[in-house]
Formats: sequence, structure tokens, C-alpha cells
Amino acid sequence: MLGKPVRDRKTERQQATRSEILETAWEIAREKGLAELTLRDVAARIGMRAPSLYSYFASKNAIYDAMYGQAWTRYLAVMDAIEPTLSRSPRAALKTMARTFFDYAVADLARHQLMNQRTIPGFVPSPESYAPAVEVLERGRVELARLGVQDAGAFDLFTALLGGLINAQQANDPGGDRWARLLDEAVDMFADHLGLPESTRRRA
Amino acid sequence: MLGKPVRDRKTERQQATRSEILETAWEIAREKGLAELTLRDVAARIGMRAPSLYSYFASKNAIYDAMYGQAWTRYLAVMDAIEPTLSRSPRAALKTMARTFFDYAVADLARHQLMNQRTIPGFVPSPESYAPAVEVLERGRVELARLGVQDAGAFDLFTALLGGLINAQQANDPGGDRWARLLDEAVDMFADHLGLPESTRRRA
DNA sequence: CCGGTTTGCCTAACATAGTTAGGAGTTTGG
DNA sequence: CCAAACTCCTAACTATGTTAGGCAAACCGG
Repeated sequence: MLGKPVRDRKTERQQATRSEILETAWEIAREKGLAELTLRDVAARIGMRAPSLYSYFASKNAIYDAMYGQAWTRYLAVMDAIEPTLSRSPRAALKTMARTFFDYAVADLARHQLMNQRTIPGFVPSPESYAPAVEVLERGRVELARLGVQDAGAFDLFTALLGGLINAQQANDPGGDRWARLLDEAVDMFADHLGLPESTRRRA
Repeated sequence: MLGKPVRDRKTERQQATRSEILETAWEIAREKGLAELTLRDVAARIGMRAPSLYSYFASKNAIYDAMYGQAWTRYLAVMDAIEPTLSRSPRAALKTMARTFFDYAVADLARHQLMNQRTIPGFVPSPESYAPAVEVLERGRVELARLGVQDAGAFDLFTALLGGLINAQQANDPGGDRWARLLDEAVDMFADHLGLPESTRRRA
């Protein structure tokens, strides 16, 4: 008589368990490293056995995939939070954007590896999980265009520069700031190159 | 009566087999990917079984380690070949050095992953294998200093920039030239930033 | 030339980890 | 209330790095 129930308790529970698995996976990845994550570990920590996880994810890579999607989706939220506060000065805005992404990447090694490196053999993000990554890039492209960086090559150069600094920092001085402290200078270099206003050239 | 024999046939044979194992490992890594390398595969291809490889290398990671050392040692040879031909113009020399390293990295994906990325879980190069990598960096640092790039931060910025371009190229456009073609511009940007002579600023 | 040692490779087997098969107990929807 | 669905389990398979132990050929001092 009654129509569909308002809540789908089954699906709700299923979703809750999926979330719990993912949270636990992040936890272990942060503790032991992304690659050291094992299904038996994840399962044990939530009071299950490994095969039971297959009721929630099709494979271990599907878990990585969901984590990948989460990481980029959450960064989208960070972008949302930042955008209203961006300076109208192109240079300052560029620095804020770069610093924000840099900090997000450096804050969690496992997450950075998953998002930005091919550290898991055989893992390739699915189109659905890749979508937020593409959107982050697209929003970055639009934002930079708004700031005066219209050239496609220039945007590629910016992403390479930023990615290079992040990788160097994580690989050669994790926890330190050897490359972190070069970030503003790098952005200035880039801005100078494009002739953006408010030049503050360094190192004569 | 006679002293030690001139040649140690035993060691020679051992070395030859080690080389054969490494060559085969490179071959498989290039074919299937670095992480997809298995000891059973390597062994089979040289007419052995997996455990026999342990007479030549202490572990699979020891094979990766030797490959890592080879890759960097071979690049040292490339540097040797390049150095005499370097232009006296800092900018031109910088471009040649950057392009040479870029091309070396891009020429072999598996090798690049091993040299420059943490793509093999748990693999950390030994001090001996790390040494040539350090020397490449050191020679680069000296060479750049000679060209007028004395600041330590500037050198770090250069390596980050170059590494960022390489990673972007390999990750997002393998086999293409989307970032490769930005290399000269990137070096000019860097040289402009440092005020090196022969400026050819682009993109007004 | 001969007996012991070393070397080179083997088979068997173990541990770990992802994954599949199949089943039992519980929940749930008609 | 019953059948279907769901949840989780145990057992087991596969792949792969690795260890144990053995056997035959090569080597070498006397």
C-alpha cells in the first residue's frame, strides 16, 4: 500500500560500511604506506575477514580507485573554500593557489602518491574517479585564464613547475621545507615570464 | 710456483651471468613494465629457475638496485660525452643539459620510473647505487655554478622544474611532446629569472 | 689421477596477499 | 511467515618472493 520507504536502510548501511572501509584504508595507508595496505589488515581493523570486503568493493584496486576519487573530490572542496578569498592581484592569487595545492599534497604522503604518482602498480583510475581530478585541473585552467594566463602552454608549464616542486619536496626532503620555501619565488618567476603585474624580481 | 692467475675465470663467469640477468630484467621491464617484472620470468628467459637467481642477487630488490645503479652510471657517461660540446653561452648550455636529461628520461619509461620515481614499493637504492645518482646531481650543480647559477635554491628550482616537465610528459602525454616542447621556454624563464645573458623573453 | 671442496643449478616448499567458491545465519519484503 | 537477499564466514586457489636442502659438474691441492 505504502509507496517506497523514504529511506533505503539497506543502501544506507552498505554506504556506511563502504565509508568505514575507506576511512580505515586511509588510516593504514598513512601509517604503513599506500602500497603496504592489505585487505586482510583493513578487514581485521573493522572486524571482518578479507573476502568480506568484496561485498563492498570489486577489488583492492577499486578501493584505491575510490580513495583516488575522494582525494580529488575533497580538493575540489578546498578550491571552493579558497576561491572567494583569492586576491584580485594575479600574482598573489597565483601564489595562494599554488601554496594551497602544495600544502594539500604535502600534508599526506600516501594521498599525494595516490593522486599524483603512479606508485601503485597496475592502478589506473576509473573515469568516474578521474572526473574530479579533471575538474580540478579545469577549474585551475579557468582561474589562471581569468588571472591573465591564457596560453595553453603556459598553463602546462605552471602545472609542471608546481608538480615538480611538490615531487622534489616529497622525494628529497619529506617533512622539511627545502622546496616549499622556493614556491613563491617559483611563482614570481613564472609571473615575470608571462609579464604579469606586480613584478618582484629576485636574485639580480 | 706461479703467482695468482691473471684472470679469475670463476668471477668472470659470475659477472657475465649477473650482466645477463640485468639485461634480461631491463628487457622485461621495458616490455611489461617495471613492476610486472617477476623472478620466474627473468629466470625462464635465461634458462634457469627463479631460486637460482639468488646465487647472483640477494633479492629482487637487489636486482632493481643494480638496475638503478646502471641507469645512473650510464647517464654519467652521457654527461661525459656532452660536456665537451657544451656551448659557452650559459643559456645554450643550460638548454642542452636540460634537453639531454629530459631525453634520457623520456626514452625509457621503465628506466625513468626506477631512476626518478618511487614506483616500486619498498625499493630504496643502496648507498653504492645511489652514489652515481648523487654524482650526476653534483656534476650538474657544479656545471650550473660555472654557468652562473650559484645559488643553492636556484639549483633546486632548476631540478624541480626539469623533473616536473619530465613527469608531466611521461604521466600525461607519453610518447608525445606536449611538455617536451616547453622545455626551452622553461629554461629561458629560469635564465631570465636569474638574469643570465642572452635573454630571449617570450610571450609579452 | 684422486678425493674433497666449491660452484651452479635444481626441486620442494613456505609465506604473503589478492581473489574465488560456496555456504550458513540473519534480515527483509511481500 | 516464507522465500529472497544480504552479510559475513571458511576453505582454497593463484602468483610471487624467498628459503632449505640436495645433486652433479667443475675445480684444485697433493
